[in-house]
Amino acid sequence: MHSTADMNNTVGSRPLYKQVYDSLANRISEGDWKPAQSLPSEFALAAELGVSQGTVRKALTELETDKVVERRQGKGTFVSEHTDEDSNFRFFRLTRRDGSRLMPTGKIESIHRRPANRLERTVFGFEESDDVIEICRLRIVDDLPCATENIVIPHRLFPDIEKSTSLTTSLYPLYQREFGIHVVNAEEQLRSEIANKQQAKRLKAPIGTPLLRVDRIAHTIHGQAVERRTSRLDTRNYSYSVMVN
Amino acid sequence: MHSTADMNNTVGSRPLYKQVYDSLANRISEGDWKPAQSLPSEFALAAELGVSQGTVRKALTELETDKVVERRQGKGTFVSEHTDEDSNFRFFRLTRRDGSRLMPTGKIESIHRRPANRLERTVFGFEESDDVIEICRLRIVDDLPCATENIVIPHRLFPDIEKSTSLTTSLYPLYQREFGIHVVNAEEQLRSEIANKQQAKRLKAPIGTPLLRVDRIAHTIHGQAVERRTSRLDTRNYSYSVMVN
DNA sequence: GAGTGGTCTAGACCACGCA
DNA sequence: GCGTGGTCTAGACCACTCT
Repeated sequence: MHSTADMNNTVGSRPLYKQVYDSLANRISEGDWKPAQSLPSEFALAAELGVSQGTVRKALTELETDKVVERRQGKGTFVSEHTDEDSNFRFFRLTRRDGSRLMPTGKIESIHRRPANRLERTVFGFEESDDVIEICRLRIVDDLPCATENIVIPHRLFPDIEKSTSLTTSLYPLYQREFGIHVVNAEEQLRSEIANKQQAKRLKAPIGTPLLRVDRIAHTIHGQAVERRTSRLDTRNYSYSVMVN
Repeated sequence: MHSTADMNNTVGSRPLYKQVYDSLANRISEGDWKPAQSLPSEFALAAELGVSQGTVRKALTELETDKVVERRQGKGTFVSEHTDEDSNFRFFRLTRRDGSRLMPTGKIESIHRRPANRLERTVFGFEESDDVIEICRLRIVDDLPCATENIVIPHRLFPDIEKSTSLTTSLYPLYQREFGIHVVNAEEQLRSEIANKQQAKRLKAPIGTPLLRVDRIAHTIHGQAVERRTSRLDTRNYSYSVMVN
């Protein structure tokens, strides 16, 4: 992977610790180390890559801030595992008025394969025509629907996902576990919308109920878009929480 | 501020670099260095505080990630200045459909002083009864209203703010410049709402228009709440952008 | 006690901005 | 050419975890 030939001083080369970052990020997304497994120690990686331990440390620290790994003093460095709970915490942001988190279940309404439309080809960077999977779900809390979700993913990255039995909870743990896709961030566009007849029926809410519409594009560590999702949230009893930094 | 007496090895003491962080953060919020002014160099600070340059560096790096300072190679370390443009970029998140940023103007509808209600006393941590300033504004783009804002701030922290002449643009530059209040982050609760008669009139939109309601609490570096703001955004033509990490 | 990550130090050299 | 921050190294010691 890394040879001592491309050391520092090379004009225009990225800093060493970023090269280490890239190398480790690649090996993680290629499955060299699986979720929840530990990486070699800082010294072992340093020796293997021919750099100092401090340089490896800096790369690992950045991987930790990007939530790709978790470090535990005295134990080691572990590939972040997307559990149902923390994935829900990070990416499903509906909260009760008192700030407590919801833990919704899901109900699949439909799932089918179809050709990507133009927007999806752009988002996913398809060179030519290719298929996507579209999943329609309902998110449910206390037996009441709180959100509809339309999820679109490239078929090529998620073969046979329709046969999976765990499509009712957070999908990102499934993406990571079964398909080696690590979602690390997402950009969202929010707007306020009025429930039409179909949305109202799905959410068991009156037509005309104000809904919070969230258009999300989810990315891997490499910046690759791997999911396009439109959610419509019933915020009459819940709020969507955001921290601005 | 920092004495060499409380060096490392003290049981339960915070790491040195965090003490340095606190010390520098305090001196900045006390106005020892003003916005856009430069701090002493890493070596100068290290000598002054009796720690190594690497320790100062680590503290400065964290202050930079928290957007309290900005570092420029070859020039120095500067106290972040909240300009109208970047404050707008960070805290006013309405964008056009193509992702481009709005640069709204503001119109003051009312401004008055009154006693804090119970919620405000809790948010601002008032021990006893105290006054707040409430500002009602309209944000305008291309001569069209796009948002209403109700802004509540503690009177004690912002004396005579009603006499300021720059209440029509981003307020955080004003807070920083005139009152030494550095807003560094905010938590927001979003929900979808229907425009009532009053909101509709202010926004020149039909009654029943879906609005994105944003309840924000803004904090300083010390975690102190210094502003409570409710905005209602007309998202028929614009979206509210969020990055999820 | 052995092994891991966390803190702190000291020093070398590079890249950048400016006079 | 000097002063700044940025990178990289080497080594010491601390705090935590497990056996």
